[in-house]
This record gives sequence, C-alpha cells and structure tokens, in this order.
Amino acid sequence: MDSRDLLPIGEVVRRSGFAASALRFYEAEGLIHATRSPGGQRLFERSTLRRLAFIRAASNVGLRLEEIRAELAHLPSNRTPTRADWQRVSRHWRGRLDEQIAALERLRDGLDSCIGCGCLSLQRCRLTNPDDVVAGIDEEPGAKLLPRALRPL
Amino acid sequence: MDSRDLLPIGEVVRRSGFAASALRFYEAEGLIHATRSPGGQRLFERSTLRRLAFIRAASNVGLRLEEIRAELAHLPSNRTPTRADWQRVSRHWRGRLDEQIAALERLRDGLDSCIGCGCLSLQRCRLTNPDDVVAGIDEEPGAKLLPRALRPL
DNA sequence: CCTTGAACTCAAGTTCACTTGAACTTCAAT
DNA sequence: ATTGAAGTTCAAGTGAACTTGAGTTCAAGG
Repeated sequence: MDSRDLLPIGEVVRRSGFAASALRFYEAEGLIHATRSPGGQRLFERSTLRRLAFIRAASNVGLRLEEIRAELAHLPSNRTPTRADWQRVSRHWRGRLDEQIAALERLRDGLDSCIGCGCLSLQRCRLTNPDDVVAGIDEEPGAKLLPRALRPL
Repeated sequence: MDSRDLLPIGEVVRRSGFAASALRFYEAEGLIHATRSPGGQRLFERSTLRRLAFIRAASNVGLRLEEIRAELAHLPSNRTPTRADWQRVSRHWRGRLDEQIAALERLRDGLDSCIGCGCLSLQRCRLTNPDDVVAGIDEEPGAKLLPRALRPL
C-alpha cells in the first residue's frame, strides 16, 4: 500500500466527477472509506474510484444510497475487490435494470394501445365509460392506476 | 354541469388512489381545479379523474410536478378536454418515455459489454488500466462517467 | 515567516413531493 | 337536534441526497 496509491480528495473529485461534499457525505454514510494523513486529511485508495463508478451507475438506475450501500457490502473488506467480485455485484444489479426497462415498456405499450382513443386509462380503455377513467379498475383498497415499481419504493 | 357530476374529495380519493392531502396539494399547485360547495368543501369535476390519471402516469415516467403542470397547461381550460386534446398531450409525453427506455438500454448494453471484465467502466473497458476506471475518460471539466438523462434534470 | 489554495468540521439549508397534526366546520343521517 | 364521518386551513415535518456557509487548519512555495 504505497502512499502514491493514496489520493487526496481533490484528485478523487477530478477523477470521479463527484463533488467533495458528496465524497465526504458518502464516507459518513459508509459507502466509501478513507484513511487520514497525519494532518487529518482524507486519503482514498484507487479502488475507491471504481466504487464511485459503481455508485454513480447504480444511482442512475434508481437505486437509493441505502440499497447501494447494501450491494457494496457484498464486496470484500479485507482486500481490493477483484474482477470476479465486481462481476457478482454487477450481475445482481443488472436485474434491477431489466426490471426498470420492462416497467417502462409496459407503460409505453399501454400508452400505445390507448393513444388512439385518448382515454389515458392505460389499463382498460373503456370507450363506454369515457368520463371515468379510474373507477372500476380495482375495487380493492390500495388500487393503483399504474403498475408501480417504476419508482423504487 | 349537473351537480351529480361533481365529486367530493373522498370520492376522488377512492377513485384515483391519491390521498386527500395530495389532492389538496395538487390543487394548491395548480395541477387540478375544484369548485366549492356552499360550505366551502371541494367539488371536483369528473374530468379531474383523467387529469389525475395523467399525473400518476407522468410522474411514474419521472416527470416532476412542475413539468406535469406545464404539460397539463396545454389542455383547454374553458371546456372539458376532448380525446384529441389528450392525444396531443400524450404524444408529447411519449417521447420522454422513449428517451428513458433508450437511456436505460444504453446503460444495460454498456453493462453487458463490461460484465465480462468486471471493470465497470461502462464506457471504455481498459484492461490495461484496471485500477483506475475513471481517469482519462474525458479530460474536460464536468466529465461524467455515465450518460446522464436517466435522472430528469 | 507568510501567503495561498486545498482541506477540515459541524450545523443548517435546499428541493421535491407530499404527509401530519392541531384545531375547527360542514354534511348527511337518525 | 344531535352525532359522527368527512371536510377545512395552516404551519410544520419527512426523507432522500446532497450543498452551503462559517470558521479553522494543513501543506507547499517564495
């Protein structure tokens, strides 16, 4: 663990694109880790850059930090993650991506089948009941117009 | 405009799935409109249900209320929107959906091409530079690891 | 030594989209 | 007339993900 492998926060800011405040926040939240210089300044390992790449990607897919933290927890803490480690995490992560795409496509297809009549029901296009889109779709409490799952939680 | 066509808030809650507090909030924000009973209670027109269906759908696609309000502003205010009115708005709205799907697919494909090596670069998989994912991707300020556009704004 | 830029801490602020709570009022039915 | 459910207002709170600000310290060069 040569000290040349340890990056000060400014370096990580330039190379990751995250703001310093975000990095401090992530450290406080336990998503990344930093050692300290004798004077108390943060020093990040290079592998942190990959962690940050993962964080950005995952958050773009809609994972919340809490979930990302959970995913990252599957990485080994005692050694620098290997390719295989990242592959395992990424595969898990990919399922979420597929889900999101599928949900959006369902929504789009619903819109396609509905755009002709303009009723916006997206679930049941009832031309016989053009003024009341939602009623009768689902009598159960908690009935929702659209498939949720597009917005995590 | 027969009074039987005017729905009290509880009715709208049941039929739309939105909480009463959300409906009040939307009214205050100008996304929906309500007349009042002599005693001051809200009375919604039936067409409000369709507006609400649109709001839910749009917000599932990731539009923020501000944007939704802008879209809804394209509907006529002097008369009940027709099918054609809704079609115009929906078509506009669909583009956003397509964009979102495309962005997610790009991300997924990037992940696919990268999962084999585990490097998580998602843009350039440099096996020659396995410890530094982000450096060198883009020297310009503001360089971002991933295509944004997944998160609105 | 002195300055300058980069980094530090800690509390508080921001935005979005609502929800919650307190303290009433109105409506519909008996 | 009474009562209980449903509705009202307004201010304040929530949670996610950071950012901002104030005031302080560190590290390197001249």
